[in-house]
Amino acid sequence: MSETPPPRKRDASATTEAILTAARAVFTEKGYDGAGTREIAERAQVNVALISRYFGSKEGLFAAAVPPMMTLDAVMAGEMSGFGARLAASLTQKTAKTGFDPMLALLRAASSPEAVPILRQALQAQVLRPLATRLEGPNALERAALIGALVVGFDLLTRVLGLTATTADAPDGLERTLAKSVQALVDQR
Amino acid sequence: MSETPPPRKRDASATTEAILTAARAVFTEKGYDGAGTREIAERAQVNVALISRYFGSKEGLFAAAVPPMMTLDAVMAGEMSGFGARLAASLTQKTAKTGFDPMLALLRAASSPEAVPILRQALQAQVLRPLATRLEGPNALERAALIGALVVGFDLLTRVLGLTATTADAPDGLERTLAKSVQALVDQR
DNA sequence: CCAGCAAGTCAACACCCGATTACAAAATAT
DNA sequence: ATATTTTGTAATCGGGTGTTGACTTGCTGG
Repeated sequence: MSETPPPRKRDASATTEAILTAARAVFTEKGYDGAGTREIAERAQVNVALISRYFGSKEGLFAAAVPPMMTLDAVMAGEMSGFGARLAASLTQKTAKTGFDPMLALLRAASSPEAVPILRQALQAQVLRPLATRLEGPNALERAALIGALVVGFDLLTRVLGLTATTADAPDGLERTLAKSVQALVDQR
Repeated sequence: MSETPPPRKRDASATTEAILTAARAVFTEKGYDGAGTREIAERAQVNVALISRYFGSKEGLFAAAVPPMMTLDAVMAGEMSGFGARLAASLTQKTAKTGFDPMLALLRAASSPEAVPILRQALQAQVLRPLATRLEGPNALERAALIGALVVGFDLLTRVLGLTATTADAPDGLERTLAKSVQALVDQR
């Protein structure tokens, strides 16, 4: 009967990775303020003080954990003619295969002053700029920003506020309407 | 030399109103978690305990303060053919004449579990439902929800994250692009 | 083998939060 | 004028936060 089966070998890189994974989950669920260092540490099965040791502070942990997960690579791959449909599909399916939702994390943390600069920079670099370069025609930056607004607003209404506006006669009407709006922004020129 | 010029007559309704006004400002600025009862009381020039007395709790104060300020009456008045332009204009001009931005308050408070049910109900009753009834054609509810998503996402990007995507050649390109997207959702049928 | 360093633990710190209590003062009714 | 109710005040409680420092434990190179 081993009460503590393997005493978890000492491995700095493994524990930092465990902290990062736990932090991504908790930040996504609770936002920046709502996530506590003790909770993150507990989920990572790690002592709280190690967060300060490895990341300096809670803010440092946030800066290390969240930006890397912000990427639209999956839906950006492929022809832009199907971008709206792919994006809408990736938003309406419950959770991405990774288990994390970067946009959800973004808007849950957006009200905390310390988190704002980190989120702004990550959003610019990982989402808006790459997307704008693939948009042809004028006002590419503005249209990319509006697509981002559509995505993040959609996530807010559905995932955070829990609005389910599916009428009986059109079960997936929301997804199709969303896809159409996004595609209109892509094709606009 | 009157040190305390008018000792502030005792008036329950006046103080509750002062608390409500201060609460709306602080909730809009800092969100639900970020807003402290002491700060609200201080801005209202009122003792902290009076919040508990008149509203029961911080959550009660939030429920009393925020929902009434959520209304799109101003931009909903008039022909629907100009709805997109009016909505976009009201979002891009720095602050509404009231000084409060209901959508901004919504998304700043959206990450706090206690605030979510209050916000959801207010958004449904004051914004989505009235808007949907004025939209002709199919999927009115879905289209209303998407307009809401566009509005709240736009506010998040511009006001919270501070993204200014105005390119040099198109100073108000953002507003026109936004108006076009909204109007497309209005006219779609 | 053991000194030295890295990795992890523990307890406490100083601070802020929302809510409650007991009390004083003003307004109103008797 | 006195009694009663309303309105406001002050101090405090219990709990939770991120962070720190001193300490212990395990690994590893000489």
